[in-house]
Amino acid sequence: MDWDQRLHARGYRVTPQRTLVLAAVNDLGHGTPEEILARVQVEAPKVNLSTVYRTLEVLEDVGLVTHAHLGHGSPTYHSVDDDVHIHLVCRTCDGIESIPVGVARDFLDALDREQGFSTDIGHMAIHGVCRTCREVARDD
Amino acid sequence: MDWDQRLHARGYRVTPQRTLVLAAVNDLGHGTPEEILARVQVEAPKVNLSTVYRTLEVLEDVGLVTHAHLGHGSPTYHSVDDDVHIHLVCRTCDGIESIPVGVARDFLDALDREQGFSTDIGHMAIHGVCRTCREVARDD
DNA sequence: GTATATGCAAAGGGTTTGCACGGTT
DNA sequence: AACCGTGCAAACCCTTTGCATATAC
Repeated sequence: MDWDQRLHARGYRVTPQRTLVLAAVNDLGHGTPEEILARVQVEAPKVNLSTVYRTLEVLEDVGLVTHAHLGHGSPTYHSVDDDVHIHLVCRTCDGIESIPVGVARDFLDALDREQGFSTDIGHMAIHGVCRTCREVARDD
Repeated sequence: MDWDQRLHARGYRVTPQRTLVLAAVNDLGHGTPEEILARVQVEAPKVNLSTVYRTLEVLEDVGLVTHAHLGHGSPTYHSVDDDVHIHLVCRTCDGIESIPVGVARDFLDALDREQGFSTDIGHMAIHGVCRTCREVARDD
């Protein structure tokens, strides 16, 4: 089913703003509401931030985008076309690495088996210290 | 080393507010800045929210408390006396389960081995759907 | 034509900051 | 006595909301 049909199917209207926001997320791969707005405003300068928020909510509702919390700030919206990935955020340098979900497979299976919990591993970042910063710390 | 010595050792002063905030975190086990303030104000009604924020920052700096992000709202501060635990947050009912880190051991080892990443698994909650909500969903 | 979507501006929640006063060292 | 910590109020960032207008259906 095509993206505009997805909106229709749920009773939402297809508007230029929704088209542009979805295109922005797909182009960027991922971005915060502010970043998405900036992208949208290249073509349509009058679009408002509140429209971006409302639109992302709608697009998420119909399954065209998802969001993740990478740090203490704004969430990051992702195209659903991208593979789900785990975000590793370094406490020291604030760097972000994206890795495939494979490493977590056994862990997710265990949560399912032992807790009955179905995990959305892409939704929240995993915090810690990255290789580079650990090495720097060790050298001190 | 005792808690007041930890503060001194880092050049911080020991004040009634810091004493009360630390006691509140230890009493509550965990709590948001607002909840901690409420607890502190039972004994000292004039203490201000900004003092709680500044104090939690200091206490975290000297390693007397830690914080975790459980949802989209305020962070939760924890006593470091508590064992580190993983927070499972249900997307559907917003319920929170705390489980021991054991289940994640292999996963954390793999991140260390393969990515050089040292994970603080307690810092960010893991999102998904809990057993109860999955069963409800299945019955629909 | 009618209900939904939008832009704008204002309000809201949570957090941080500037400043003068007060308290710890 | 010197400096750090505090209370208070204002500022701040991000997000949501109310309302009148515009637009997709």
